[in-house]
Amino acid sequence: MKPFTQDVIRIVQQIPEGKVLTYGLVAVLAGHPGAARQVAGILHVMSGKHRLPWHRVINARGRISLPSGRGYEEQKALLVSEGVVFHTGDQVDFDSCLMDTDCLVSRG
DNA sequence: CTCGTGACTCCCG
DNA sequence: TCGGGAGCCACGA
Repeated sequence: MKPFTQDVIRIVQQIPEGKVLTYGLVAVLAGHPGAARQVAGILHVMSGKHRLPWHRVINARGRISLPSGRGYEEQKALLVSEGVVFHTGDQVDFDSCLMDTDCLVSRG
C-alpha cells in the first residue's frame, strides 16, 4: 500500500452522499496534481479490495468516463440514487454536487 | 532503469 | 461534439 494510494482512498471515502469529485481534484488533494490517471486506476483496483465510493468520482468535465457496459450505468445509477443532479442526462451539476474540498485541505 | 498501459486533463481545429 | 497530440504520475513485468 503506497502513501499515494492510501491518501486517495482516504479522500474518496470522505466524499459524502450526493457529492462528487474529479480525478484530478482527488489527485491534487492527495498531493499529486497530474496523477488523475492513477486516481482512476486506484479506484478501479481498490473498489474491489476496499469498499470505496468510486462512483462519486468523475472526470473534470463533470461526466462519467466509464464507457457504457463498463460501469457507466452503474455510476450514473448510484449517483442519481444519492441525489446527484445530471444535466442533459450526462453532465453533473458541479454548482451543487461538487464536494467542498476546503474541508480536506484544511484538515491536512 | 526501461517499456507499456490507463475510469485523466488541457489545447487546437 | 469529436478526434489528434502532448504532459503528467503510478504500477507491473
